[in-house]
Amino acid sequence: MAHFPCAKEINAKELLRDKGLKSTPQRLAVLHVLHESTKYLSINDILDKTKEILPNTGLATVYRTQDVLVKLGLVSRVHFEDGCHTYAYSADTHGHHIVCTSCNKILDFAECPFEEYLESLSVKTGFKIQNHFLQLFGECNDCTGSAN
Amino acid sequence: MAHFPCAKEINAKELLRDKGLKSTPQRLAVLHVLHESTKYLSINDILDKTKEILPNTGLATVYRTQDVLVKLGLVSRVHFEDGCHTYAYSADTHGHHIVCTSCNKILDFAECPFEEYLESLSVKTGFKIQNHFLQLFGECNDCTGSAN
DNA sequence: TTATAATTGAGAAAGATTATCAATTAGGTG
DNA sequence: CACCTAATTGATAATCTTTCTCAATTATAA
Repeated sequence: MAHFPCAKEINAKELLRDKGLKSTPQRLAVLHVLHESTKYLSINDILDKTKEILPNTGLATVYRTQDVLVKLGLVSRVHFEDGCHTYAYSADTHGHHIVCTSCNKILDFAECPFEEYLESLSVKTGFKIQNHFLQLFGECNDCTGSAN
Repeated sequence: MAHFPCAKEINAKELLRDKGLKSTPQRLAVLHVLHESTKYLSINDILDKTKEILPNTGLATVYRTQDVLVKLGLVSRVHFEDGCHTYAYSADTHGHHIVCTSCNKILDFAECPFEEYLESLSVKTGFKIQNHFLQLFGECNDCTGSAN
């Protein structure tokens, strides 16, 4: 059974147990990969990096693990306009991501500037808003400075 | 060549020509279907409804047409957490959607409450924000009233 | 009306995701 | 510590979803 020193992975063990799920090396390894990466990783990237820790990990397990981690609120899904999507670590339960369109870096920001609008928007639209998905695209500091 | 009386489709003809693209019955029919529908439609739903107007329409054409309409700013992509995505008519170039989680109704709202945050967020994060994707999920008036 | 390049339909191909199932394993119990 | 049981895994098949290919068609401009 692999061990990960990071507090996040230790915390994940508890979250898993609380939900009656098993704390497996594969789950911890995938989380570790996402947590460690500052860049957007495709599913295959995640698989490859997980295999560096656990060589026998299968693709299906990576997919299945995403679902589990999303349910635990540790990870959230990232969509791209071209239809691709992947997953990224979220520090906060309600985390949004900014993706750098140049280097794929992902910044996770916990603050949701949208919260305060929900009430007025509910009134205007007649919708009882339950959930929202927000994702930002831009160019990060490093890329703005150098390439351009 | 099919004719659509709606101003939106007539407008689309001009937009297409401006970009040097052809105004085909298929493109107008797909736009018509999206424009007419108040609900979220899957790609196959769009194909089926388009076939009611133009029976020989192919699936590939529906996909290709979405790209064209997105480029024209007439349609925007809708993502769902389960990975499905589809397209919905946007009245405004910068339109966001609220999806009813109960009846799939889509409300398109042109106003973007997020605009004014972009500046301060740029400063905080160091990202030069280029684009953003926002989508809301909730329960519409009709569904809140009846089912619950 | 004709010429030309863009577009289309059909089906193949490629990619992404999920399902299946036997083998393995985490975690609890005695 | 050894055993039990249900959950999990890996491998691969199956199932989508989306894109590609190419010959036939068609919108537009001359």
